[in-house]
Amino acid sequence: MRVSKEQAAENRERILRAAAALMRERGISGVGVDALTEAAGLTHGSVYSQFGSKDRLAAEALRHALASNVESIGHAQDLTSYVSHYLSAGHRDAPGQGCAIAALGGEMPRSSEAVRRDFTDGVRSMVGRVSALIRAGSKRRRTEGALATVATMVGALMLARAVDDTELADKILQASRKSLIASAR
Amino acid sequence: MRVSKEQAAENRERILRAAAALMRERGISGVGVDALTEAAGLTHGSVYSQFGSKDRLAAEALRHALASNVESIGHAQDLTSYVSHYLSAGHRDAPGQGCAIAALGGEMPRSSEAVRRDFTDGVRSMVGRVSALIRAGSKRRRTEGALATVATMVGALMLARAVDDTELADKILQASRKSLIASAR
DNA sequence: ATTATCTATAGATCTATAGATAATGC
DNA sequence: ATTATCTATAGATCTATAGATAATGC
Repeated sequence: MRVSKEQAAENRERILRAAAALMRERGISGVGVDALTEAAGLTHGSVYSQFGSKDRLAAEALRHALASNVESIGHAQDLTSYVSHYLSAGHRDAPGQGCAIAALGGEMPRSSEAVRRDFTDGVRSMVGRVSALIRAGSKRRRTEGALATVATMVGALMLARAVDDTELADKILQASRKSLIASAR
Repeated sequence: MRVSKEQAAENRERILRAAAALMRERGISGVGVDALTEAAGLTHGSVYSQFGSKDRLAAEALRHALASNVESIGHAQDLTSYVSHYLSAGHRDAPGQGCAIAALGGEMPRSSEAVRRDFTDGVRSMVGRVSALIRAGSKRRRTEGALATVATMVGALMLARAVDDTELADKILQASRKSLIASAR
């Protein structure tokens, strides 16, 4: 059953959206092509006609997810409000729509070259955006500050999701917010 | 072929050691029972007679790995030397012998209750140990500082391993070390 | 004629179990 | 007699491919 060009393009978008969400929720290797296409209302064959392989879909879905993450920093007025949003219970509880770096970082050492390259680009973008929100110091100092800030943000979010105790998770987020906001002034 | 009690106990230890290393390297779901037992010189059947299931082995291997991590903080003289060791290229390049929290944190949201409980205990231990290395402030403030410090350490190590560019990885480690050591005084 | 999708299936791989084996340890 | 280990295998699941189908778009 062939479909129109428009329909095919829309199907492609749906697979991408489903993959971007499900891969952040369950990990790239934790979700099968079957589950991805079922979520998009198609059968698994369509991944191979649209993307060629699961890995090519994964790379594109990761770029997709990273782009919307980076865009969300663009909306932030200052570092404090960005950090508060990133280290919130809402972000912790919505991994499928959240930061792909925190959601998929642990899997990168075992991912394909293409996927890792896209991930690394995403890290650089995030560091660049955060350093732009830092006011004081030379460019070099701001980049250094941004690298450490990103490490704290990603680590805190990952730990808050990993731990099985909501109270502890909240404390991790709160303490990290406090530390980053204090060092921002 | 039955073996002696001592031999069986030694085989059990070997499986545990192999699992603690391989699971940190490839993730719990990324390594099969076959690979674990082959590394220990046995066949996969022995996991089921010794541990009952892959998940019970995973939980025990995680406790094993976490205990040696926490022990390594015990050896640290002060926070600066501990952080320097944790955020080193050597630690980054030896995930199989390193911190289980950074290696397996990303997988926890999809892990069994038993595994997550052990992981959470490990996080609490690490935070407790780090707070003991913080000199200044009330107990509450030291715990808060330790929570943020652990987030930065775990995040930086995870990112340094995730990224496909060694130079960037080095910068992440260095900037995070610098930030933590500066705030320690 | 082209092509997006579906169906069926190949070939791996993974966890777990059942039964056989053979040596231990009472 | 007990039991740690091995062998064989069941039953899932996963990625990928081949061929059929049927509608598009030239």
